[in-house]
Amino acid sequence: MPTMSDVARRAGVALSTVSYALNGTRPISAETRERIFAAMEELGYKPHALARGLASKRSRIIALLFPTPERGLGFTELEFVTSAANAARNCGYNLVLWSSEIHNPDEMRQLTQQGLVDGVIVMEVRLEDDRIRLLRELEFPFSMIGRCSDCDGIPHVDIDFHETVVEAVAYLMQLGHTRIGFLNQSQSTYTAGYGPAVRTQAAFEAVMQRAKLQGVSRFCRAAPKAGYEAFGALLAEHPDLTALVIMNERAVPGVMQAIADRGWSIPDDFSIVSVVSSAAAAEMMIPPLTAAEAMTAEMGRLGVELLVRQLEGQPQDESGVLLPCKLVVRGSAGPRRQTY
Amino acid sequence: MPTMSDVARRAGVALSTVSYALNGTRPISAETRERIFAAMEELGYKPHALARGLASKRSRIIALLFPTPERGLGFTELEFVTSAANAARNCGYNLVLWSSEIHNPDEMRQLTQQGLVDGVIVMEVRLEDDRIRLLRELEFPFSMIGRCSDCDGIPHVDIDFHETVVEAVAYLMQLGHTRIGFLNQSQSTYTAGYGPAVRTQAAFEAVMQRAKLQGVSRFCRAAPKAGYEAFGALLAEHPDLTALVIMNERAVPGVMQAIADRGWSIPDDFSIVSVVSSAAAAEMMIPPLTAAEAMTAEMGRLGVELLVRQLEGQPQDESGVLLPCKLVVRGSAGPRRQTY
DNA sequence: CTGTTAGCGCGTTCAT
DNA sequence: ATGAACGCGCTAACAG
Repeated sequence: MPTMSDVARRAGVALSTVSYALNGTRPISAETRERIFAAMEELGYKPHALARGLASKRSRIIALLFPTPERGLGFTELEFVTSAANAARNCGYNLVLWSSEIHNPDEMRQLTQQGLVDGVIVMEVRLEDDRIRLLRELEFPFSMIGRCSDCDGIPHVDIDFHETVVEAVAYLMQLGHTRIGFLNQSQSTYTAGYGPAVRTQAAFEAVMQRAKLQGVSRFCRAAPKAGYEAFGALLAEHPDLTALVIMNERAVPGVMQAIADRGWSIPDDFSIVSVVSSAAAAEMMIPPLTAAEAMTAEMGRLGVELLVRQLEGQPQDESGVLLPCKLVVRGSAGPRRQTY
Repeated sequence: MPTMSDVARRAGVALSTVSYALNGTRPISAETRERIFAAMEELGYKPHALARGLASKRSRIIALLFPTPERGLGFTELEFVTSAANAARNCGYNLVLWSSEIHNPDEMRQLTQQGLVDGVIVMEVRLEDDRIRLLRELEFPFSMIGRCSDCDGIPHVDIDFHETVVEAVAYLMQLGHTRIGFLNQSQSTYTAGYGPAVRTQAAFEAVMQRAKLQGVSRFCRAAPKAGYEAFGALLAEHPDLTALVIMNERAVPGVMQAIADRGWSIPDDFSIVSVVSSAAAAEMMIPPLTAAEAMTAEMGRLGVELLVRQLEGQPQDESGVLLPCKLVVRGSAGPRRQTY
């Protein structure tokens, strides 16, 4: 494995000149640069990442903090990870996966203090999140995919849950629905202050109220069975429901089964819009779901770009980005059945 | 950020003594060790990962090479990633994600020569895989989740596709089915020499032949629509089919739709067994799928453990591990309909 | 525009 | 059982 001094010797220059040529940190005459790069080529030289990091105090490694949530990882999270990995590579960074089992302050301290990573991207952020508090306190660079309640000045990208719910409900209303329900994630997720659960709930209530409609909603664990039961309960209380907004991919099959068991068909007798869903999951249902899909690729990319910008001291045009989901019309929502 | 010499000074010992105490590389009197660890504690000292790596020539970082396959990433891949991340952490390693867009030798060279990672875990291995060839040639430590055709001496963990198919078919036969079809992944995946596609195909043909039954099979892109069409084509040619083994999660909904459109119901009129499937996907179908599920958590863990063992020069009891899928009976396969 | 040199924080071989 | 000193490969002053 050739080192920089090998290259320097072969090119007949000082070691530092090679360094400067490599980093462009200082002007080098075209001619010597030629020689240097030629030498690197001939020797098959690759800069040593660790040595570079040690000397420059910048590892060019960032970490993705991704806990394993109660509801299980889904396509959406997977896409965050892959797009973040690609984005990091494009920015010249390496991405390490830090799968913290829970919100553990000690592990975070370890991570940030061992000098391995320049910054971290936090996923699955709660409204009140110890990890965020700790990172701020340590003044450790980070960005969030998601957001906490007080996120002033913290670079983040998150779904615009309000807008997403507004659009989903508007779409259903436009189809004539007025009795619309909302199926959220689990009660415990909500209680834990998990952003998506809290924000969509609030948004749904707000939008229904503004429309002077009664909005009924329910929590539901991330499992088909739970979806089945939740739907039954919801309809027992509100038999006039004709449509449901669901933010719970794993519960959807149960809901659909419950609908079928009533002898109804989708979307003729009942409409469903899945929100904050992945295209993959939506397309796996029969009929395929009309869904508000998160722009996962953009979000993953932005998560790392916001962090990198911060690390490189570039101007932050804006610290927070909110992206509404994109409504993709498929086959699970239709005009309200005319019952009279 | 305190360094080792800070600790040494505070403990009243030499810097090297701190190092030895930390690594246990050499006997230290209990008393001075006490002092040293106390000093570390008081100062909040954490060893600097890069410096340690530079000096020891071992970064304690490994990479997970995970390409984005044509068929899209699924739950199975996601679980490999998360379990690998956890396993790495348990072994005291960091896991970097290297999402190579394609099988690119240059990027691999870059990765391996920049001294950042001690070894790599390769996913989505093809029978003939340039990445594997390159790694061998560079004598760079690696392990595989999956395997290539000549994998003598290369640590790997893979699904026992043969056994998996044998069990799935046996299960169907036991239910009385004799006309059994197989729905594989796409033709192009097969042609590219992607292990799972090739090995299950061979296994299916072998097992059917051994049972003196006609085995009909078909390739299918990873999309519901493709599944729908493939099922139609399969039944047009072989109207007597009563059961199908499918290794194509994303095509399943289409197949089920096609079955429903014939007025058939699952499993009364037609049986399905999904192989090399994830529990998550199986449970999302209606009815939930009887499926042979890959032991993803074990595989991810073994992938890193095999690599780490190699890196630490530990004895390899066996270089290759083959894990059959676990058949989980749910609701998509039943006794053959009695037509006479 | 280029060269010289002092670290970055730690592992490890010598001595003692 | 402990210390001193060198080097890992590179960056970034400082000095021309």
